[in-house]
Amino acid sequence: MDQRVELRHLRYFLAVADELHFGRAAERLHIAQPALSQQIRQLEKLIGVELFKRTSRSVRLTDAGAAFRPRARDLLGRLAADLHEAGRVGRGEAGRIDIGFISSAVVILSERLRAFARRRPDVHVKLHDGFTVDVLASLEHGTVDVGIVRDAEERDDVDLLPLASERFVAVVPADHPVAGQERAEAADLAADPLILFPRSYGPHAFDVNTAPLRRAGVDVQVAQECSNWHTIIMFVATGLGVTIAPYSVTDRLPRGARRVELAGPPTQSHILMATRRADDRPLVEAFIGRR
Amino acid sequence: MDQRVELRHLRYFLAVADELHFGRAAERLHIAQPALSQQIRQLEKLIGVELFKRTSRSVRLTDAGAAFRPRARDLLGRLAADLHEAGRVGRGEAGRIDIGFISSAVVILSERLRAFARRRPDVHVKLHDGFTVDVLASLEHGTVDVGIVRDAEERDDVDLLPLASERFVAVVPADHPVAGQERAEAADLAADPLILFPRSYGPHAFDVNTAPLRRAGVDVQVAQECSNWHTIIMFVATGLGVTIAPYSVTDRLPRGARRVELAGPPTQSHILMATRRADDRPLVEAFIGRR
DNA sequence: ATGATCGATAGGCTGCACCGATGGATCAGC
DNA sequence: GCTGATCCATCGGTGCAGCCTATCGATCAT
Repeated sequence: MDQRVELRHLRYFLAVADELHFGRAAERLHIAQPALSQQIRQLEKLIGVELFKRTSRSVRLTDAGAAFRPRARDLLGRLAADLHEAGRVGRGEAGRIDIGFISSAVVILSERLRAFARRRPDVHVKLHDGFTVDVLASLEHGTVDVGIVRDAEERDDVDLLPLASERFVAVVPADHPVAGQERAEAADLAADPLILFPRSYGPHAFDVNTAPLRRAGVDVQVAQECSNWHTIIMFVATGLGVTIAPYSVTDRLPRGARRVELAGPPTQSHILMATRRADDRPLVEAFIGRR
Repeated sequence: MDQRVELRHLRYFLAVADELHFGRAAERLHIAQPALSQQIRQLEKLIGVELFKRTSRSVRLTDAGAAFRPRARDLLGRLAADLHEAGRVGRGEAGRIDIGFISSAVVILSERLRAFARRRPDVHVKLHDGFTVDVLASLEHGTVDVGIVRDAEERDDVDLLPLASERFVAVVPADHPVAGQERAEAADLAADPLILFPRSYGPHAFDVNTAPLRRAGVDVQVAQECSNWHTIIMFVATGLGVTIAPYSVTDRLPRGARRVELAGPPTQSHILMATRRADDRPLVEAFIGRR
């Protein structure tokens, strides 16, 4: 029964309720008076209730009309606001974006977040931290829209945009033979237990990053697997072994650990921003800075 | 720009958003698929935002569409509820009624209120107390819809319905000559100061009610004006004078006052329910019991 | 009585929401 | 790689609903 009610009915009703005069209301609506009378009558028939008490001399709201008036006004107001909001979301001025990131990229991420929040103050950013593999899986699954990852392999359904790169350095215990040196050969680490991420967390990245060690003849066997750089470095500091790490995570080393540059061509670790290749939503484009 | 958006657009949008399939959505709406495509396209044009991302193989919501969906659903739900509510108000099943009353009618009013609340549980009753003149003025002004008054004069814009009537009795101090008697002549009160309502509070009622006194030769001069029966009776109890009052307000007299029946034909005081004669609103009719 | 005001009614026109047919893109199956 | 199926978009055509003008009838002021 109320399936046939249209917004036109509400707009007309409000005009008449405001003016309490069909002629003036029709003028305001830029239609002729008979059309207005007709539509009001139709609305009343549709909802089965008289909204106005009319004589040829006066028009008054009935109780039902008076009760409906503020609600109709509210409805139209809401609709206008909702349409406006939809427009803003469509233009990427408002909405929500989900971002997955690896914890070792917090610094670079937070810089971008600050800049983004300044440009899009009405966008709600939801953050999800995890390892590179998890972030990429979430990206594929749609849980996140943008992923900040490290050393991911090229894929044909994902766009990768380099954000930053940094060299790998060795981290050794303070009492290690090379601890005092400016730089060391990879071979100098061959005898020590290696503490690193599990290879399964990113086989490609693992292989690329450990290539210099292998080239130097080191048999890359991870003696101790650990999934957090700071934990890995704490292990090194307590003398459990050595590691190689991106420069930034060696920024503030604990007491028992020393950073040593690696000789030879530097291995780079790349922090990448990943998006679904099919994804051209304005918020995503805005975040990755394509516009 | 959003002036041309109609509820039809929202209903169609929701169907497509639910089905993510124009063919099925059209079927659900009992229209042909081209009409649906057309209307969705029109809506998108009206609000200037793409709501669906469509290929010939799949239909997906855009961010804007996803943001708009719950709002559109909410709007339609609200509208349905509002129309329903308007219908209930129109049928007098819900709404609000304002009732003015004189304080000496509380008992009879509260009985009616209880019965009314049982029959119309969703009607909000707002009460306004005052003197008969005030209640009638409020009725005329529209502040109240029903007035419970006492001994009002017949008027051509007001309907008066008798609710109850009761005889007037005299109230005298306990040490008054007639205090012990069953009944007294009006003339017996002639010597005492009279405590009553100001005549201006209801000249007609005043004249009618004091007629027996005048008939008995009493020079009706109000020695002490007072606007509340209980206060008047307290004055009597303290020996300040005598009064005549409707029986019900002498129900529980204070220590120093005595009720004495008046000899001769009894003067009746009428409690009346007043409504505007033009007022045929269902709630008012329901309250006065015309249906 | 007379004219002015205002909502309702009557009858005709037109835009537009809808229809059926078709096009064009994509995908599955052989 | 062709064929058929699926599905949204496009294209003319059509009927009705919403709008128009003209007029009526009721009410009120003078």
